[in-house]
Amino acid sequence: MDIKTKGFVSAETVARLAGVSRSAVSRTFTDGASVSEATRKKVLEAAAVLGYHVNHLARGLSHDRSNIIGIIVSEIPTPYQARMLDEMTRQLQAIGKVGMVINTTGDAESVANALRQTLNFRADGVIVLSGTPDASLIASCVANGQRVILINRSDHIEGPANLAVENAETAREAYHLLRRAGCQRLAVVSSTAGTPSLSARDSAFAAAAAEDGLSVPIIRAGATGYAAGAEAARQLYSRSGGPDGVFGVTDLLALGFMDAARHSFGLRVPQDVSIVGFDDIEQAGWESYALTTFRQPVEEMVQLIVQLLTQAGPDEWAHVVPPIKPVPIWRKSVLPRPNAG
Amino acid sequence: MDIKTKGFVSAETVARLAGVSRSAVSRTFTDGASVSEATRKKVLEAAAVLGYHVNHLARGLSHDRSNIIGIIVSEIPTPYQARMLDEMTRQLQAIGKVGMVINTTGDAESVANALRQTLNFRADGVIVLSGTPDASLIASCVANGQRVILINRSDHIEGPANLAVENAETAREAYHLLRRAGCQRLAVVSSTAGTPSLSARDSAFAAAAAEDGLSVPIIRAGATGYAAGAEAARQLYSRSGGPDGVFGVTDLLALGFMDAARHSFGLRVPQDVSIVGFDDIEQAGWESYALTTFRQPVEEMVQLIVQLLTQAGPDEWAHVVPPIKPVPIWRKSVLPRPNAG
DNA sequence: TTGTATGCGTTATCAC
DNA sequence: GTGATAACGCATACAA
Repeated sequence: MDIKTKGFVSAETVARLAGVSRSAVSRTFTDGASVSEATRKKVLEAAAVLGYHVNHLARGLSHDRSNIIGIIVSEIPTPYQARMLDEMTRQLQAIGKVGMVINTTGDAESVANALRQTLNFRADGVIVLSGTPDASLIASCVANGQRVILINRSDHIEGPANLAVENAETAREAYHLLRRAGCQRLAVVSSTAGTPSLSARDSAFAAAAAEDGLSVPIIRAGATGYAAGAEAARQLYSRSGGPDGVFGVTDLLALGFMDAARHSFGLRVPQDVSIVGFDDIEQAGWESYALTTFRQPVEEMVQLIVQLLTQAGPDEWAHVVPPIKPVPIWRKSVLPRPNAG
Repeated sequence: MDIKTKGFVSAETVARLAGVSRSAVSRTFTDGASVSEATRKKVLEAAAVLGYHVNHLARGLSHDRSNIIGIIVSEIPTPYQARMLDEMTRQLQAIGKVGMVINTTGDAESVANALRQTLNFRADGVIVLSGTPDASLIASCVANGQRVILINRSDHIEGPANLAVENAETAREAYHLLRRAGCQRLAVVSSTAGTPSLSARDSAFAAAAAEDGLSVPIIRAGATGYAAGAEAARQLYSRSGGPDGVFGVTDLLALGFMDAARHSFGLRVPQDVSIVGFDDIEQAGWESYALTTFRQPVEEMVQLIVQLLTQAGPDEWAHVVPPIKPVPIWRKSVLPRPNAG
């Protein structure tokens, strides 16, 4: 038996129907407030009849928390980003918060607008998954009491927490893994995106090779993704002397490379070329690829993020963030060590 | 030169620094309000110094719109869902709204909570991408003036707009496409998820076959996804007489099927088995698969959704939603018609 | 154009 | 345990 005609119903209306005061209604819906069972029941009933729902906007106004967390991201359809988004929204909800996802193109202006959005909506915190945020705007967020967390952008700005995977170390590991497999002519497939993470990976790989006196080409044949990987293969194999071991700084890159190597050049994986990736997206495990790669522990990363968002204060952040170590996932795209044992 | 110490700065503070009234500040940040250029400038300067950002929570309180759109979704890492999410958040932002994504497990209780969240945050509208929402809660949303849009859930509830692709028609088209390719033993690979869309597709395919006096098995070997498709192949080919033509009600299903058919049973695609999918996710175009499929026009769908969200009133919705027709994308997973010409 | 006053829906503080 | 009342930050009708 709905009474209202339009718009949302307020606590005031509920109070009238239940024959109690606004405060009683408020208390009924506030955790740990003291209401008698009798009034509580009356209120709940009236609320159900009217279809009342607490207005979190108003609540966030008096209270100083909105329970909104801004998530700034780009290229959502990318398996890695989608997985991150999935895990974040899930875990955020588990602690009673809600994610406001802001989709940016990744350029400075776009990210700046995203940051302003989170400010406008008084988000309790901001998680930056991609793009290079303007330092002064970040500072503004921090100054306003927002918890801001930067993921995999190793530009160490003061204030926000920086959560980064061990990119360089893992890239070195990839190098040694390929070398132990007997690969002689190495190459790294990277992208023109040039994000801090990706750069860290490709340059660390090259550096590790340089220590052994090896020079490896870094191919950047387009923005990150499948197509760029495929194009890299075309560039590398269009003349003889192509690589017999490649490191894709991203699984997507590695997968594109693998497909082009196989279908455009008839190469066998891993007999003719060993390939190792980074991320362990779902597709890496598909039978057509069976890509050996390094898994980013997404679930643990997000747990850490949520912890940062809620428990710790900005001052203690430096200490609470442990190193995050991708672990190698062995599948079939890398040659077994020839002289094993 | 920051003055504030903690928390967000309000219009009040800006007004004091600029030497004007609160209203002047408000007007400066309200589109189409009348402020003199002089005060406007003073306000803008003070705001910049203080790092002021309009509080949309408070704004949404007096105004009756929050500019928040709830997006209810599950299985975000799924390429199709991720693509949808990407397009929605992008287009929503383009019209000054922001998406609040609520990640559900898809079960009734979870979706109900999601719906309540959108009510709590006074979302202007709700887009339901997955899950089966409780009819009475939907009614409550509509009653409260929210625009709610159901995507691909053909349970026609009164009130919300229903946006659905032509599932049945397209499934029939898939059937004829396979038949024209010369396939004799057909099968459809579906999932245990049993969403309205998927059911519509598999049963329409079977119905089309029945009209020709053909009986086709519908395999549901797990929840939607790659693994379920692969398992379906194992079930179908573990004994002789496996299909030479299959319809995957989802690309993911089709891809999993293709991989298992090839790698576990040595089948060639399309020589031994023709496969057609549904969705046209990015991976369908990867060289290892080259899946012939039907593309869901995601961008147009979202345009329509946004239009529904903003322009039309609920009363006119029935008329504004045109049929959405997936278009066939020909790649290499279906045998060319044997007796062409 | 500008400032003053009021209302938006809550929660918190205070008396009772 | 309950009800009045004052914030919270903003937009706006109104008066100047």
